Amino acid sequence: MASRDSRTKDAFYCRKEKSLGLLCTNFLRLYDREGVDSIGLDASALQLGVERRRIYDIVNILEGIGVLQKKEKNQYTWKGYAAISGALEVLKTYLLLYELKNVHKIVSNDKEHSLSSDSKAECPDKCSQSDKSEHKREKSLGLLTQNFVKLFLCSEAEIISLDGAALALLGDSLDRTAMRTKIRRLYDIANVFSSMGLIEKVRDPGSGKPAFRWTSVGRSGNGSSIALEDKNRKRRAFGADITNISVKRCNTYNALTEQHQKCSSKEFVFGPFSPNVTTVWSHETRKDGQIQNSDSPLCAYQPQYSNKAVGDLFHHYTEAWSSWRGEAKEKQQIEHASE
DNA sequence: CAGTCCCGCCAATTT
DNA sequence: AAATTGGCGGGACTG
Repeated sequence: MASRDSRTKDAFYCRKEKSLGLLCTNFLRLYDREGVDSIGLDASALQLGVERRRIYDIVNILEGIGVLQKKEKNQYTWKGYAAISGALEVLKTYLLLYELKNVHKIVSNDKEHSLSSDSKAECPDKCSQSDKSEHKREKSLGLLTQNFVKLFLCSEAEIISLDGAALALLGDSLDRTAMRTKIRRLYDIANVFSSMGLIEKVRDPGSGKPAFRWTSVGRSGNGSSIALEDKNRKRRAFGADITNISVKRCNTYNALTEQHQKCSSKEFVFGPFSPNVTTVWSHETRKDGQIQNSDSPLCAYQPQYSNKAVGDLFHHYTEAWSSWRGEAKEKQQIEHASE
């Protein structure tokens, strides 16, 4: 490329300007507008003046949140911020379903091990071909992104440190190297999430160490208007009421189906049945019952997953959820008082 | 020094 | 074989 130099670390080098977060902001700003539908990676890299590699980072993370969806080689479809709530619902749904699964295992006194753990020294030669692609998916930034979000969805701790997240997402691997790598990735994700205003860096009251908190962007009372730089761009519709969730299936989240989802860790354990469900954005959204547009904003083309059993199961959990919520609320208030 | 996290090598996948 | 994707982690940058 005869483009600008890139490694001449002149005196005018500013690391901040090269951050993934800023890149993400620019990326979003570039596409969050009327008429945008398709996104070409080449064009993006060119527009933003960055290496293609970086675009992959952005794109993979955003896809995990539903903002984008891969259409074909080199091409993504812009779904917008509005798709986030839908994606989160899906994630939440899976979380619920898998919690149950784990409950069974736990009840039946099963050792059961972590979620999405990697476990490299596993099956020496037992890895079937089909598991190969799955294995890769396991390490993907996209999946990590979703699991990271899940941590916020299910953990009682509203404050999560990357170390804690890495620990939780890593199973019991005490592998320093793996840990470091995982944390590097989490930083990437945290940066784009921060730039989108989804999370916010805070100080852990106790340890004083840095951590992140899922912001109550959107509804939820007085939203901390951290949102996007250009605030009232598009109106994000967080505040999906669980009662509205319809169990649907989407390829994007298929991988989750294959994994044991359980959020266990030393720091923020959350028993499958413990009332630790924090409700960041889910709550009686009756305030402005505009919430959902009749149908799913996500995977509209996907076939319905009409499984009665799942439906019932889900209904059951929906109630349990709201029940827990009450308790969780109390807890929160107590904590709130100490601020 | 402890957090951060940019950068790009190069392996895995797709075309 | 060529082009895409995208793990991964060395080590530079911050505060």
